Amino acid sequence: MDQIEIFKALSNKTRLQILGWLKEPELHFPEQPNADFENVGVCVGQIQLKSGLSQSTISEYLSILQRADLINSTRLGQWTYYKRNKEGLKKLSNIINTEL
Amino acid sequence: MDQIEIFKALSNKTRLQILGWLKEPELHFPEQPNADFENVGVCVGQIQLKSGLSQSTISEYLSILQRADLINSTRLGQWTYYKRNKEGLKKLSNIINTEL
DNA sequence: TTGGCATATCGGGAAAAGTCGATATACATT
DNA sequence: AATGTATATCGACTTTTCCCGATATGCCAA
Repeated sequence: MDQIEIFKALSNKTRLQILGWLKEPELHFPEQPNADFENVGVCVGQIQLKSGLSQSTISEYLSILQRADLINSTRLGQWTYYKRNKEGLKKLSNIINTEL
Repeated sequence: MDQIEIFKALSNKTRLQILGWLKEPELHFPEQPNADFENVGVCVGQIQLKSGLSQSTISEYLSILQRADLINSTRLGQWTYYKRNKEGLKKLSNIINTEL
C-alpha cells in the first residue's frame, strides 16, 4: 500500500473520527444483535448515522480507509461490518518512527 | 496544531521525501559551509535543487510542513535552514498510537 | 418472484490542493 | 545607493477531493 494513500485517507475529519469510533465501539455505538464488535466490527448504517453524512459518502469513506489498510470489512447477510485493521495501523506507526 | 493539517502535510510525495531527506541530511545533501546540518538543517535552495520543483512550490511546501510542526526553520543571513522537528514527530507518533 | 433493506457505485458541482511564473522582500556586497 | 542572491508571497490554471442525489447490486422475507 502506498504511504501517500494512507496519509490522504487520514486527511479528513470524518474519516479520522471513524477510526476513533472504531477503536472503542462500545463507547460510540449501540449494542448490535448477532454481531460482536470485536469480531466483525460496526455496520455501515451505524457509522453513517453517527457521522451525519450521506450514505454514499460514508460508503466511499469506508472504502478509502480500507484501501489504505486502516480498516477491514466482513459481510454478514445484507450488512457490511467494518473494524480497525491493527496490522495496518502498526505498519503506519512504523513508517512514522523509521522513515520520517 | 490540527491533526488533519498534519496528515494533509504528509499527503504529498515531495513533502514526504523532504522529511526523509532531512532525517539524514549528510546522505542527501552536499556539505554546507558555515551551517551544520544538526544545528540548523538544510537551506531551501538545496532542498529545491534536489526536489526538481520550482522555488515557489518548495518554499510553500516547507511552510506547510512547518505549520504542521513537522519541521522548523532558522534564518542565517540570507538563507533559511529547515530541519526536522523531533517534538512534532513524536507527537504524531503518539496520536497514531493512542487515538487511531 | 416481488418488494424491501443495506450497501456500493456513478455522475456531478463546489471547494481545496498542486504547481507554476512573476513579483515582492530581506539581507549582503560593492 | 545600487545590485545581486535567497526566500516568500501572489495570481492563475489544472487536478484532486469533498460531498451529494440517483441508481445499481446483493441479500432476505413474504
